[in-house]
Amino acid sequence: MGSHPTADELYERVRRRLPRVSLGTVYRNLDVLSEHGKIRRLELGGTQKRFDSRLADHYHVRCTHCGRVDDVPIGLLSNIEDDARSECSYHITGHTLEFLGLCPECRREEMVSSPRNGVSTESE
Amino acid sequence: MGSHPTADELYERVRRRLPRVSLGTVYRNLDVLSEHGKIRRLELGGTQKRFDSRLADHYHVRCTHCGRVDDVPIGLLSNIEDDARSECSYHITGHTLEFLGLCPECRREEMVSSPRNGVSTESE
DNA sequence: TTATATGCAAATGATTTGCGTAGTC
DNA sequence: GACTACGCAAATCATTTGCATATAA
Repeated sequence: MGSHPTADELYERVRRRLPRVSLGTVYRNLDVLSEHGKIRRLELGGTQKRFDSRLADHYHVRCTHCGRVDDVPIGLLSNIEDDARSECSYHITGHTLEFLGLCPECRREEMVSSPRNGVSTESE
Repeated sequence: MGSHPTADELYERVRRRLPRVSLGTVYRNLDVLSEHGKIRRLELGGTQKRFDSRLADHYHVRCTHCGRVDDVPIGLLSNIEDDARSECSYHITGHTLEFLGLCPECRREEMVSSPRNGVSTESE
């Protein structure tokens, strides 16, 4: 889960301290926190939303097999929004760059189950 | 909807010709088509998946207000996956660049409802 | 007549919401 | 007592699936 937990990963964590919290409360508080800019709700692909306590813009990589998300510490594409502005009629306010691939663990599984075979059994 | 329809936009379209199709069939066929590489299932943010008949890699912009998606015809970041590889331990297979903003229509609404006010009432 | 595709409805998974109540000022 | 946050359960939304039947090879 790195440090990009989903709502129910957080629910499980919080539960260990407060066994009576409800999932609804977790969602509600994540909402409040992200509306107040204390955390970020990540706009990535995948089925579950993930949350990030790191507020500064940065990029992510997502494992197409298990859904894990990690940071990718490369420099920001600082001018790319201007490039986009000149090519489309939207009022552009931001961008998201997401890399896709296999995390170290899933990569290992792939190699065990089908050595010398580059094709992945995509699941997501 | 541009040309990046969601499953149920397609369902509505298909329905006009085949009034008895079911939404399940639409989903099933979108699945088959994307597994066979005839269409692409876009890995963007937002709650509903969108589909694209354009197979070549390209980038998108998504309206944070109404969800509309359009192409952004800027050049591909051809080396950026290498940059990412040197900064993380994933086996990287691709990337997605998504711009966020307001589409022309929603932008107009914003200006009408709150002129001279840059803050948007995000809804998504 | 065998395989495949479909309709339909129920199931699933993620997230949201209504409502009544416990805790706080 | 009024407010707020919460637990709980039901509701909603997007998507998937099981199953019985229609369709095609």
